[in-house]
Amino acid sequence: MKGFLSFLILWILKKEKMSGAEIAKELEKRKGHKPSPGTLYPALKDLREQGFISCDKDKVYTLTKSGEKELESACKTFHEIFYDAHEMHKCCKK
Amino acid sequence: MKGFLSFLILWILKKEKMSGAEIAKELEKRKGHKPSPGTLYPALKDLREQGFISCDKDKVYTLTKSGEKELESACKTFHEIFYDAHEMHKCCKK
DNA sequence: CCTTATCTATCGGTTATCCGATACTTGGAA
DNA sequence: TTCCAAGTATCGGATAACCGATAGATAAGG
Repeated sequence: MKGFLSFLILWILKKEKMSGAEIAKELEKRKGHKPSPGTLYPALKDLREQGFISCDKDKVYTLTKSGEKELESACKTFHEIFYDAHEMHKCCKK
Repeated sequence: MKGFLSFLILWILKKEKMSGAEIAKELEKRKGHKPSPGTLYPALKDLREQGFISCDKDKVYTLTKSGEKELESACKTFHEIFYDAHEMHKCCKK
């Protein structure tokens, strides 16, 4: 997996399968701006080539079994690094 | 601020001021491997030049007032992107 | 049909990120 | 004082991550 963008895409697709445009909107909600097509589609292509997501004829992307495993692993790593993320929340609230 | 490395450094220094070597150890705990000196020290230099951290004569790095503000802002951004990080934890546990 | 708008996708180039190799500095032991 | 180890720091280069511009595909409306 490439970086946080790929991680986020897997995470979003775990919740619901969706099209590229819908993924872009979801990313906009989180990051505040839409990723450029030149960012999003290469990332989707990579994930597809690695077998983590699949794409049906209607261009709707779905998390595969392999993708779920990858996501679980990535979540674990994420949590090891940011195990105290809940404290960060407090930090930014005051 | 550059990326997640700088973010992590500020976060670590918020909890406790420490030397470069100690920061490296703390990063190792989280990420599983020590950052190379060529990664850590340029990041520290950047943060220093931006006024987010200061370095006393004993080479101990401390978060500045400005750094605290920056960290708060970064925590906010982080939480907007990963607002559902607690669900990730569940995901990686099963 | 033909046009238009939206979505999908690719390409080249730019910048960010990071590492290994190297060198300087410092403090303590011999 | 001399030597050595550990910490600090810099440099050049490799790779990852990302964007803007561009173009093809598809579907709806005139």
